[in-house]
Order: sequence, then structure tokens, then C-alpha cells
Amino acid sequence: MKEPKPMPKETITTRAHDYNQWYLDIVREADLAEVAEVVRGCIVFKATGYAIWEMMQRELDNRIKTTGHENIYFPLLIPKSFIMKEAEHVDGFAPEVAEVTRAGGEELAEPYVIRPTSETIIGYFYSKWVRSYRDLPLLYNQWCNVMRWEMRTRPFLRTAEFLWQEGHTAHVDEAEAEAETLRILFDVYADFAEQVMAMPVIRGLKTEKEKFPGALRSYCIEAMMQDGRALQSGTSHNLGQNFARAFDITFTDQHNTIQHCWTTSWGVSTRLIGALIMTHSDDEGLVLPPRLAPIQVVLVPIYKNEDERARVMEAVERLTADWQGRLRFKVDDRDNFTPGYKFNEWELKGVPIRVEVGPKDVEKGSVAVARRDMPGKAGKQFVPQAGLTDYLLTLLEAIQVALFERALAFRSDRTATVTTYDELKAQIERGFALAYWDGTTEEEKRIQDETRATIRCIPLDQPEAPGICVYTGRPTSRQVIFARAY
RNA sequence: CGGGGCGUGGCUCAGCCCGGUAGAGCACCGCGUUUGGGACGCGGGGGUCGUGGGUUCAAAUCCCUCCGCCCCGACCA
Repeated sequence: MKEPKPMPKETITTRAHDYNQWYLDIVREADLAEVAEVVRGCIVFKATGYAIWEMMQRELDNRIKTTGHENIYFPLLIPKSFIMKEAEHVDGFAPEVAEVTRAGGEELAEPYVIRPTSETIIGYFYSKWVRSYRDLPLLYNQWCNVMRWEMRTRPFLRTAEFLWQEGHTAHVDEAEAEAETLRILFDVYADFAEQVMAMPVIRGLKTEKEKFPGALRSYCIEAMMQDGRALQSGTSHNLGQNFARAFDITFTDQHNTIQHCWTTSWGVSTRLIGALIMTHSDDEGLVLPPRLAPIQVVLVPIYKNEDERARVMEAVERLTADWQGRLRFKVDDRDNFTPGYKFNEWELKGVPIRVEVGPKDVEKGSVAVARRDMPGKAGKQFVPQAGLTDYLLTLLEAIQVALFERALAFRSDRTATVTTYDELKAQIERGFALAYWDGTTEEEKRIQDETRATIRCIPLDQPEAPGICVYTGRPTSRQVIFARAY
């Protein structure tokens, strides 16, 4: 059989031509979301996009529960005065909070803000719940929506309203809070990103300039998108005693002395959907890793007439008999579209595997199997009907691994160590620049002004040998990653 | 919020400069022929031209307001 080259999708701008437009084209064509033009900066999560979020939620929620946390839910509205209580926090969020000033037909005595994050209202309640060291730790998480009035928005990556989970914990001392912060970073976020999203991430510490307003330390996972830019994909904060002081979260310890708790907070959001798109997808459309794909296998029956249709559908019934519960699949039996149209449509929507069953397959006892991560002839082959289910399950795993490996290789290729400022400027055009750093926050800002790149993080994996700071020339043992960021 | 671009059937856009009965392709509906990489023929439906105001005998077209989207900056999960 002659295999034509994958046809370029005329509805999708190529990545090389315009990466931003490509991203928007994918979101629209794969039917993930729609810009809600009647509500500034907001999107409608369409069925496929929301299904991906549900898959993410399931995997994350499992990890959050297995690390000992319980789900809980706090109000959407927060008294405005709460937000004002932690100095750094106010400065960080004041410009982007939306306020409710009227309700019930009259002005409210105290306005509410629509939560941009819930540290403050949770802090208020934690202070009521904690009396003794025996009440600690508090290990809670909430799934909710939040609102931040961002100036510029993009579907999934930055929207005025977004969905996320925010974990909030309280502990007896710094060591326990720090252990919690890191455990979430490694065992929940990094593990999820790499094992489920097939997206390699760098585990790191934020600089003072980049940390969460009000935090003692912020940790993050950073991923590289296909244009070489960095995307912060999750954050985990050790809040120290800052919020405990602001909200008077205190406990009596073993020695009968009153102490402030140490709290943490951590979150990942629907931004991960944007990360997923920009990590794996190509000019043909969305590419979904099997573990997150709402549909893992789509089966397209092919026939010319009623007789063929009957024979083909009989084979389809037989082949899919034991798929239920083992594969997430769909049989595309719509008769108002041609097979070629369906191939393109499912490719666009990122389904990892397509199985084609036609009259010739019925005769020969075969099926055609095409894998999405390898468009065109390279990814399509004929396999025997016998043992098909196991074959598909194995192939799904292979695709999952291949996507991770490909993304990892891409990142490695676009990451380089730089020793001079000129090298740094050149490297951030391509991707991540690893550099020794001993500068101040002021110097960090100056570099941002000059290059539009920021320090994404101080990787937790640090080199053995010390080096020379790329900017100040001072000797240091600390290496950081510079990159342009989303 | 600053600079730039753009809002016309569901989508992509033409028409605007030079005011005079709103168009094309795709999509959609019906019928028939088709179906292994985006099928074809014939027939058909669908638009207060983003919003509000102004100029004019007459506004998609000219002027102003507001809203929204896209790109580039400053802010951010």
C-alpha cells in the first residue's frame, strides 16, 4: 500500500512559522478550550480539555492522598482585610485581586476578594483548629478555582480564572515543614510530571526575587517547552512562620511554651494542560501521553458497502470484546465521514493509537495500527488480530516512554553551561543556560531588563565543583538556570 | 497599563481608501453517488457588519466612545 506523507493541517500554523499561533491553533482545533470572549481573560474548558484535567486530577489526587493528605474546601470569598495581613503577600497580590463590594442589593460593610489563593482564609481557620502540638500536623488540600486579574492571558497558560489544587499544611517546626515542602515537590509533582505527563522537569529552588509573596522559600518544577522557553509547572512553598504570625496560628509544645506553627502551601493548576501541549504536540496536532489520554485507542472501521460493513463490524465487535476496563477506547462508526477524514481528525486530537479495520484486514486476520507519536509511514504497521489487546497495551507503554525520552533529549540538546555573559545572552535564545551565580536581586533584575531572561531556579542537583559567577566574576558553588519564561 | 494590529454568516476572509439593495471559500441541512490519508454532484438555509453615539437624504464604509481578541513590553501558577 502506498503511504502518503502526512498532510499538513491547513488549520494549524507550523511551529517554525509562529509558535504562539501554533499553540492557539492546537487549543482550538483539538477542541480543548474556547476563549470566553464575554468574560475577560477567561476560557471555557471544553469536553476534551476538561477530560484531560480530570485525568490529571485523578493521578494527582492519588499521590496527594498517599502522602497523607485529606481534601477540604474553603469559601471562594475572602474578607479583604485577610489579604492585607501579611505584608509581602499584600504587595504580591493586591493588583490582581477582584473584589465583591455589593451583594443583597447593598454595599457590603467589608468587601470580599475572590480568592487568588487561600493562605489567608485557611490561616484564619487553622488558628482556630490548632491548640496543641498533638493537633499537628494539619495536612489538607483543596481542589478549587481561583481568580487573578492578569493583564495578558493565554488559554491554560495564564487565565483570569483557573482550576488548581492548593495544599496547605501546618507543622511543629521548620524541619518538618521543609520535609513536607520537598516531599510534595518530589513525590507528588515531579513524579506526576515525569511519569504521567512524560514531561521531564528540573526540581529547583526559587531565588528571592522569584519566590511566592510571603514565603520563606519556594521550590518549583520547571519544564522546557518546544521553543526553548521555561514553564513553571508547579510550586511548593515553605511559608516559615510568616502566615502563622499574621493569623496567630499557635500551639503549645511539649514544654508548655506557646509557639507559632510552620506552614506550607503548594499547587499545580490547569496551566499543566498548556505544558502538556507545548511539550509533546507537533504540526499535525495534539499529542497526548497514553496515561493522560481520555481516549487511548480509536478504532476506525473501513467499508464500501453494507456487506463489507457487516463483516468489518463483526470483526470490530470481536476485537474490542476484552478492551472494556483495560483500554480507554472509542469505535468511530460515524458514517458521514470518510476514513481519511477521521484519521486526520483523531491525529489532530492527539489520540495515541489508531487502529484501522477494513475488508482486507478481515480477510488476512490483521489490523493496521498507527502510533501518534510517529506520524506518517514510520508509525503505521499491520499486526495480527491475534493478541491485539496485549500488543496495544505494550505499545501504549512504549509510547509513554518514547515521549518522555524525546522530551528529555530535546531539553538536553537545548541546555548548555555558560561561563560568560555573552554566552548567556546567546544561549537563552535557544533554551536553558546553566551558569554559576553569586549576584544580588538587583543584578538579577538588571539581567532581566537586558536579556528578558530570568533565573528560573537553583536546581537541587548542584555540581560538585565550584565556579565563577557569570555576572559578577566572584567565585561561587551555586549554579542556576537562566531562561526566558512563560 | 504602554506600543502595534484586528473585530463582516459557525470558521477563514474580501468589501472600507473613494458612503448608495452584504459577498466568497470552507462548514451546516436535503437527496444521490462515495468511503484503506481531509470525496463529489445538484438543491437549500443562515449575517441588527463587536457596542453605543455622531456626521449624512443614505454608514460595514467617515468621526468619537466603550468592549473584546491577537502580537510586542512591564506582572504572574
